[in-house]
Amino acid sequence: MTSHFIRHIIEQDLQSGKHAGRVQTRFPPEPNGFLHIGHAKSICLNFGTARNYNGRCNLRFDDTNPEKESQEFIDSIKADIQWLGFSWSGDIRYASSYFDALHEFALQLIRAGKAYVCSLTPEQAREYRGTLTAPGRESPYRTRSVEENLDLFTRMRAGEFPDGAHSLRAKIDMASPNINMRDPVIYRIRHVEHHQTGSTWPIYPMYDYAHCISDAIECITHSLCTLEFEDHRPLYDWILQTLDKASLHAAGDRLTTPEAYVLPRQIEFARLNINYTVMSKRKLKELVTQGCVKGWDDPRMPTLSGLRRRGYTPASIRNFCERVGISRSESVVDVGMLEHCIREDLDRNAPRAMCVLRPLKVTLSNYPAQQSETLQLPCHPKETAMGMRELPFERELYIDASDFEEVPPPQYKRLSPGAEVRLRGAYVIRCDEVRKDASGQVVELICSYDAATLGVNPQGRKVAGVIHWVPAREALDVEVRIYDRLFNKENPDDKSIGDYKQCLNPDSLQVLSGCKAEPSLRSAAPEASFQFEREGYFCVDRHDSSAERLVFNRTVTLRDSWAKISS
RNA sequence: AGGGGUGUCGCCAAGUUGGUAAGGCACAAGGUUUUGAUCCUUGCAUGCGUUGGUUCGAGUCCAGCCACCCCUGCCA
Repeated sequence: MTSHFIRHIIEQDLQSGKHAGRVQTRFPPEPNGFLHIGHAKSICLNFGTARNYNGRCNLRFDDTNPEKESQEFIDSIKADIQWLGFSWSGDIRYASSYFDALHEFALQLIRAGKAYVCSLTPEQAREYRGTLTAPGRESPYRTRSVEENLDLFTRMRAGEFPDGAHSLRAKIDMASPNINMRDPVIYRIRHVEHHQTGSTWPIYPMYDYAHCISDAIECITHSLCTLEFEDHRPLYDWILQTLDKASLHAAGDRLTTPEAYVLPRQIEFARLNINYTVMSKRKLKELVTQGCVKGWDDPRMPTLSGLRRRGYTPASIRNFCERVGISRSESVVDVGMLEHCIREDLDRNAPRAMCVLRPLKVTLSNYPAQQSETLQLPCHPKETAMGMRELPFERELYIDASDFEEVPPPQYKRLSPGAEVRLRGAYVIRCDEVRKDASGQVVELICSYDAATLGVNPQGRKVAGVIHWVPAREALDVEVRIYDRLFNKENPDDKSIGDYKQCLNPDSLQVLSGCKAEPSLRSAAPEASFQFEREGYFCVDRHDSSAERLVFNRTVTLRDSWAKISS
């Protein structure tokens, strides 16, 4: 566990007894899109912190803006969190289930003269708000009496007014240098169906108002959010401090006695950025709706469902979040870090197999056509507990076209005319003849095998190269999808690019059909990961693969030092 | 221009009350290897945005600059 400032704060609080040893966090997504790896950072932080300090972490849907939200997103978010390996404490929470309490607290603010119904149009309100450098002006409705405010708010709630006709505003300070404090709107009129509350409410609370109270209701001790909410913290504190503490306690979970009840503290941390991708929900949604990718779970997407389909494991993502750390400096993490994490996981846990992506036929001239033998290969070079698999060996095989060069470059260790190479787990072969078609394309190699080299190295000569292969007759025809980064610029958001879609990588998906996989893969289950030796890690596509037609997604390549040497 | 933040190795990121720069990724060089994979070893900031100051001593304290990020939704 790496140390970070939030842990320091929590440990201080634990030591001072601020919350009587209690740690209560929450993960509060708005159900308006799919979760991405940036959310994973927050999930790991919130759930991980609770786990670490023997505390609790709630899942709360921040559903105060029904227009953009849906049950579909709620379902996907729940599934993604569980897939990542976390479980929330108790029942799922919804800000919408606090609508009654929120409404009650609004009445309290009005009675205390701390909130008023404003009838400025949105355009007027913007004008009254002032600018970054100039103070705002007070709304002419700011001085309405408590009675009038109560009456108007009651009628807002009753649905008497059309959208936008009035709003409820907190009465704070129109001259504040912090624009969030210039009498922020806390309730707006919206005659729309809510996915949880139906048509019960024609008014909906704003985030700033609902979030802090929801935290207080759930007795959250540390409310962790991203940096852009920093300026909202004074408002978060103002609302909670302006409300009657005893009624806040009474309206909530009452996890403490009224005396021991402590208001939650908002703490901000930097959001996750990764190069060669975008992380904003708006842009991810756009990629989906404009057909730049095939869906929220397209394996090129940084969504959790996309990473899952790509073959990333929950453990690898958790590990990545741990390594990236938590700080307040905005940073851009190299994708290489993510790739390292999945390679580390899969190297240890994925069984090995052979699959030839670009088949080139090899005929062993000295291996009788009727002959065949069954070789035993370990499923993992180190984890012997993973057992063995069987692989037929016969006269006709396939190797990868890239493992043969007619004129080998310097230091080349693969097959070339007259050269020897080891077939992984089998014999050493020598290339005797190259057969080409009319266009000069190499279509077949005639080789001879050394029968004395199964499991032993040949005497008196060194065979450095090892290549993968599959038996031609028993090989499975499979489809392999090769993914590359979605964007070809480190920072697609860079202003100099204009629109981020300008730098979409046209080669981010390459579909290879007619790949030849070893027969042991026949029964591979959806989502199962394998290392295709010398190629990379691949998983069975959880949607498109079937027993009749296996489809593999390349999760990530193996590290390739030869690629560096040869280029 | 007002407010709020951030600046430690190419990328992340630790740095207790000031005491003489963790770790990971990447990269480089060796070694092992029937995956040019893995694994192992070694290397990789006299420097902590910058300029001054305080101090025996500063990434850590003070002051001034500079750069970048966020804030003018009845979005979250």
